[in-house]
Amino acid sequence: MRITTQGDYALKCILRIAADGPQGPVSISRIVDKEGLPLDYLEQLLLKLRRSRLIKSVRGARGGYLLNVPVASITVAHVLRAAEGEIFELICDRKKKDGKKCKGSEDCVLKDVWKNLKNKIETYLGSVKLKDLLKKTRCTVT
Amino acid sequence: MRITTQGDYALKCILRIAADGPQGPVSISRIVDKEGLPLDYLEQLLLKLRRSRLIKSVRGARGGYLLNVPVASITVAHVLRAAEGEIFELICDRKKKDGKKCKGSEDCVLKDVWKNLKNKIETYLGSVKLKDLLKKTRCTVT
DNA sequence: GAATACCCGATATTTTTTGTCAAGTTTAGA
DNA sequence: TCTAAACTTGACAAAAAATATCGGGTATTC
Ligand code: FES
Ligand code: FES
Repeated sequence: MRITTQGDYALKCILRIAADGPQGPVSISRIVDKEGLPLDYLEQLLLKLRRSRLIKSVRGARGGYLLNVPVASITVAHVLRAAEGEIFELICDRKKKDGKKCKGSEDCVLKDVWKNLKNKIETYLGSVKLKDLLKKTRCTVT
Repeated sequence: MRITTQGDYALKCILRIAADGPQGPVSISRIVDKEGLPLDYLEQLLLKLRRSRLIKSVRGARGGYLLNVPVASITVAHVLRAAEGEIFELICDRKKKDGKKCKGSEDCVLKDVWKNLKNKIETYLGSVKLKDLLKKTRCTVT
């Protein structure tokens, strides 16, 4: 189980946008310079962030990205959901090779474990605000 | 983010072994019959469970698997760790394409988020005991 | 109109997960 | 002792997901 680079990169992008946005739109190439991540890949991630309305874009020369909502209202959960889809997917909902799946019974004790886990993960990540992350130091990738 | 079938299947296997073990060693084919999972794949998972000493095997005709430790002492975390390796891997510890990695600084606020999340996940899964799961109903795969 | 920079669908590569195979060893029981 | 049941193990194959790249497009500034 792990956070994928999509979520990680998306978070780094939006933190950079939140940090530098006040000085004007933040371009992808600026993010690439500061964070050292693959440009074409970030483009896709930023598109997802925009489509989920967390950021907005300014096209044309001197364009870039800006937050679309107050930084205080964005949580890590919001960003991960935008970049990765559901934060924690229940394995019970996935189809296996031959179309088999967990029988949908609602009183399965294993499913309860996964549901509780999902709940705990989402509660925690929903409690971490970008605003708080901005205050403290963050590493670079080298 | 999700639990893989490895963890899911391993848990189903060990629950079956815990449930039927008292009547003698539980063979893979018995597990396959009851749970409807791929035999050759389970073989690998059971090997991992044995190597991590959660179960033991009885070879030869009428052989199979038995728990190697009291059922009360096994948690979901134990089983997942045996089957999947680390339950939650910090992305900060993974290498990227060109050998890049998070600079190992210990005061990175993002890394703190992931560490807290890891901690919460492991604490919860470490609190769920097989013994308790056995008491309640569990679904079948169809 | 030239340069900057986002838009977006398609495709390619790599890694991980999932599943399969085959040849071997051990043991119970006839 | 012979045979069938059942675990052991490493290697291999297939499928899915994650990661990355490309190319032609559009909008905006200067
Ligand atoms: S519903 Fe998925 S394991 Fe029971
Ligand atoms: S150490 Fe990984 S994001 Fe900072």
